[in-house]
Amino acid sequence: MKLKDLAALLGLSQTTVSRALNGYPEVSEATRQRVAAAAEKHSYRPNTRAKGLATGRAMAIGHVIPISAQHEMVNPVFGDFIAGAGEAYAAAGYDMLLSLVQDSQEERVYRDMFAKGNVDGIVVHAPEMNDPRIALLLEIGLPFAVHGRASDITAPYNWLDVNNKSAFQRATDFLIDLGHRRIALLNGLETMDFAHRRRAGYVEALLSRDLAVDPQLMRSEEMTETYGYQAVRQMMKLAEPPTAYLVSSMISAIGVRRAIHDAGLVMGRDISVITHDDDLSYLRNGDDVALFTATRSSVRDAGRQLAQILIEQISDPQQAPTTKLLEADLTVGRSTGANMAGR
Amino acid sequence: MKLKDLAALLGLSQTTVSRALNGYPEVSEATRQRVAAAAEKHSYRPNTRAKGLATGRAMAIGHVIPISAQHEMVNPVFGDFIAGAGEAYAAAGYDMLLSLVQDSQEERVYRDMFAKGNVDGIVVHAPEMNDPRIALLLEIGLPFAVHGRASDITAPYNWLDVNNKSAFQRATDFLIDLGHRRIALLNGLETMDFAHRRRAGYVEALLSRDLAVDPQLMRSEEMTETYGYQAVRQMMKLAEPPTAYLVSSMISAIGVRRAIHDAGLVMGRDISVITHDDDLSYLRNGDDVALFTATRSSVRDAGRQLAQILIEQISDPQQAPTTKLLEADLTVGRSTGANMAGR
DNA sequence: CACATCATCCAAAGCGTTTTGGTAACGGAA
DNA sequence: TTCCGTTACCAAAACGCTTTGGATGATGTG
Repeated sequence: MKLKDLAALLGLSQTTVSRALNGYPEVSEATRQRVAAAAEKHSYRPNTRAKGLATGRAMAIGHVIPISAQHEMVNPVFGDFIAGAGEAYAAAGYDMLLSLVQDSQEERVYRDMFAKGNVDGIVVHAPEMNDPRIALLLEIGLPFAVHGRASDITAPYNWLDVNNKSAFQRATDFLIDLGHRRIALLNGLETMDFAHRRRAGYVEALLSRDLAVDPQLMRSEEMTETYGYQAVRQMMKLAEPPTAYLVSSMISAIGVRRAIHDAGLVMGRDISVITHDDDLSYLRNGDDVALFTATRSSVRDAGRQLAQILIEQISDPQQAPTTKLLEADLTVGRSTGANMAGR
Repeated sequence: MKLKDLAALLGLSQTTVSRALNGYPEVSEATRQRVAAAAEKHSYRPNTRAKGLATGRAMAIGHVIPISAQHEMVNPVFGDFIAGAGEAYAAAGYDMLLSLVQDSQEERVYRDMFAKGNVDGIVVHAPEMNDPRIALLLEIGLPFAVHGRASDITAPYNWLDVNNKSAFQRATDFLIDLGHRRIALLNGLETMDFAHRRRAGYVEALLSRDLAVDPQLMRSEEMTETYGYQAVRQMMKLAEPPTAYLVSSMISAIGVRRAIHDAGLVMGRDISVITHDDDLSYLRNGDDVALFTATRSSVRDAGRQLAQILIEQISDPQQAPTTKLLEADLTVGRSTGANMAGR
């Protein structure tokens, strides 16, 4: 069923039917009703490609997910983020176009998306410190919004980020208050902007309490379960092993917990752990009592909000960029305790 | 840069330029080169919507991801599956369109996708026993491929599945051989087809060895970490608690491990655990030695293969449906051991 | 009563491609 | 020479929608 058929059926012109369906005023209320009823009855849906061609809008938003070349890892956070964004798109009538792309190909993909015109905007995932994608998108003039920020880029653009620095600063402070002096940081890849900020928060907390920053206690890798496990195993062998760990993701924290158990120690008593918790749907942080002490921020909610920001930018391109900084909750669970050795 | 501009630039007609770029024979090799060079130089990319309108093909494939209404859970497997499928699409020039949808809205979404014509085919995720979506898609005639199967549907359609039944049967056999008699099954939601098959394999193994099937030892829920934890806590309180657990996902198995530890027991010595392992990129099953004994099948690879199947179906609609049954590996790790109590 | 205004509708152009149905030039065969 | 097949190109239609620029008749106004 196409517009022409529907119009013929109703004895009206395509113009009038189109206008009736799109809410233009030049149509009598009576015919509008009649058209709506017929459209409903024959379940008419305008062809996306034709509509897009005529209007110049794709009604779709692109997500380019970078796949790390070495580990081929898909960020576990991605599913929940997409779920949040998807809600916003569904409500606004947008489709979501996904591209998973090797880092090397990214520029080409962005340029192609623009040239082929199959998206009205783009969500940038996992920005690095001085991410070339942002300059690129600003240059080609395709609306976009970033999940996170790129520290080194001063030009304004839409972003939504968790205050990673303050979150990790508070977490570190919390551990210091508990008497910990040897605190390890199991960070994500510090080429990523968020990881860089987290480290900054950690370092600043240590320095402001006159504690040494020991490179032996700092790791930066992709946040897998085995990463957490291995890092703890190795750090335990140090002359002065850490009494507390600050971990960048629940997945790695699970590996940390495993290593602690394997060593015959008890998490929260012998060794303290704080993790960042993205509030993933399949990995809730305990039920009644939080399992881990954690800095928590819902990535799903972030997806919802960022999509909203981008949609608004697209519908009003003159609008100045929106930025939003979310504060993470610091919830105290059973994985932290006073440092007895330090007493 | 549009076709018209490029043609004008070259002093050729749109027809010739279009043909040159699309590899039609009615163009001299010399001009083909010239056109290709100019297109490259000005980085011309045909507009997707216009091309789609002219050809009638969307060059896009839809993935409809159901969001479970109660828990709002996003299956953690989803990211890696999509990554695999994305590779196949990128290679074949297809885009991937994603819709996350509440179960109730599913039918509408499928019908709309067809009517709006913005996909050439659909990948069906997480099929249930007698999934209405399959009948629906067969009815409307939109090419599709299913990740999994729907037991109750006899009509032929494209699918790719892991042999869940044999995998769980072998795993159960393995535990019985180790001397276990009280084996618990922590299954996924048994409205899902895969979970149903896993249970069938488990039951069949028990019966063929003359062991009782105890409903107290069987659970069926969404596969979260806390589900695994809670289930074990509760089953441990039984008069005759299980000595082994068969778990449907790594995530839940992690919860199982936590419960075992919390009880002061050692996994692999006091209690055995076998889990299904989808080989997720951020959750590898140990490194040198497998952490869990597991039935393993790469969901990423499944994504890649299923996408390929769908692409072939689309390019040759006459073709009979393809079906592919993958056997899972049974890798022995450190989470299983002989049942001492039984000796 | 003549004229402007308004409400309601329509024919046709346009969006950027592909594809249909040609034409012109050339070489070779009869 | 004439005719035919082939090669290399082109103008215009088509895809299904929106939007421009009227047209028509009814209504109000001076």
